[in-house]
Amino acid sequence: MAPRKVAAAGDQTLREHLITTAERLLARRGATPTVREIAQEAGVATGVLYNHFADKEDLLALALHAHVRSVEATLGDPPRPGIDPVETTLTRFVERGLALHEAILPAFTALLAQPEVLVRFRALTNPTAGGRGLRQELADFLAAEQEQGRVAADADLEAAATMIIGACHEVVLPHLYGGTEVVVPKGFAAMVSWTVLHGIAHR
Amino acid sequence: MAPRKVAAAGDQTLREHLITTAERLLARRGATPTVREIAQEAGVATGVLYNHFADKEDLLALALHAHVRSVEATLGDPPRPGIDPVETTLTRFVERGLALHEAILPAFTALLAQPEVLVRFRALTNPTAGGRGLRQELADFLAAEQEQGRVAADADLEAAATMIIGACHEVVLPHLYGGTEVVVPKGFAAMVSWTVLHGIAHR
DNA sequence: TGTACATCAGTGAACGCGCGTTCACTGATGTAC
DNA sequence: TGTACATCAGTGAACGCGCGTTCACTGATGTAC
Repeated sequence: MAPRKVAAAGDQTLREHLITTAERLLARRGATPTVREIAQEAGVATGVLYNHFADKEDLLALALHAHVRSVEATLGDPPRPGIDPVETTLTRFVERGLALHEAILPAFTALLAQPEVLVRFRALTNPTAGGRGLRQELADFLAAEQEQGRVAADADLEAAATMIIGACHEVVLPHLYGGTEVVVPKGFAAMVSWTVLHGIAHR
Repeated sequence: MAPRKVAAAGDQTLREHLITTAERLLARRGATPTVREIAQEAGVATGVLYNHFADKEDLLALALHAHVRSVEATLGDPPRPGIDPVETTLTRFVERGLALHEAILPAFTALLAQPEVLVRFRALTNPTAGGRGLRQELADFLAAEQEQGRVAADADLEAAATMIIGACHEVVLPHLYGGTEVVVPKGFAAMVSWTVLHGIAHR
């Protein structure tokens, strides 16, 4: 009943402070931070991590979850269906997807080496789109547009959503494999949007 | 000038035998094999690796390269443009892409933890499509069809190729993150092909 | 108000483990005579 | 043909390092009197 003053700054608990610190280190490109790195960056002794988390995996899974949520929060609300032309809104969805993946993939990539972290991460709720995930959020949007007759009734929305989110991945992934800077081709979002709406077959 | 009889079976040199062994271990899901595991599986002492390769990274980069090439070899030649209907051929391209990514992504994923391996891997020639890479192979195919007037003249083939390869990634990736079996939705290749050709806009 | 004590979050040196790598040694093979 | 020797690919115990984790200890804080 007499806790020593915690090292955490502001009104965060030490537990929150540790998650935030791990999240920040995770977001920096490169490998998974070590417990010593996290503790040093947080300004505490390494042992303190084990007073607040079961083990390293526990802390990193929570840090990854917090990371995805905070990246999504910077994107603002998703565009709503039925207002702007489908192509305009769809372009915005692609831009959101690109931004999200560009921001979170480095952390995922670093953690792929630690399958146990991903197992624990999956046990938490999906941090994006209110638990639905980005792909479903997009599929739901397309379904709403379809109901308003602005998307073809016989279109396969699952395939379309997969292609769009996949294109976002595709732009980001090779740069992670190769270790180079992510460069999104100019006008990429608009071209994806146009292509998925109108197709490429000879007309 | 009097080499001891090598442990390698058949007509492979010991060097080739080691690469093949590392490739096999890499293809199994899970983490990167250790030098001890590779040596044991190859039936030699651990030290022998350093008689044939600069270090572990060197061996693994070569193993990854060999892995991609041998997976691609099992796919057979890519379909040729101008023969079957575009949709049929495109479907086959998607099936090829899915099969390739499903087979090679586990190895890439395991190695993402070792950036140095990927740096050395990139220094080798691109193992797919005669050095072009799958995405370019597909873009080249679309360009050939476009020249024959079977793909719209104003279509953005780069965007289309990115979306198609991206869709293949998208189907495979989440299962790797989650550690579950890869399940390709029934008719997925055909639906992607149809969607990219005709679009989803209200007609 | 002042003093002695109990609590327990935080501390960090030390432990155990697995890894990549090294290098003195082994022994099968080719060569010299 | 037979014997002594030289070569060097292969061997594997040992080394050094970095890591996650532990736990006896510290000392600031609240409580009892």
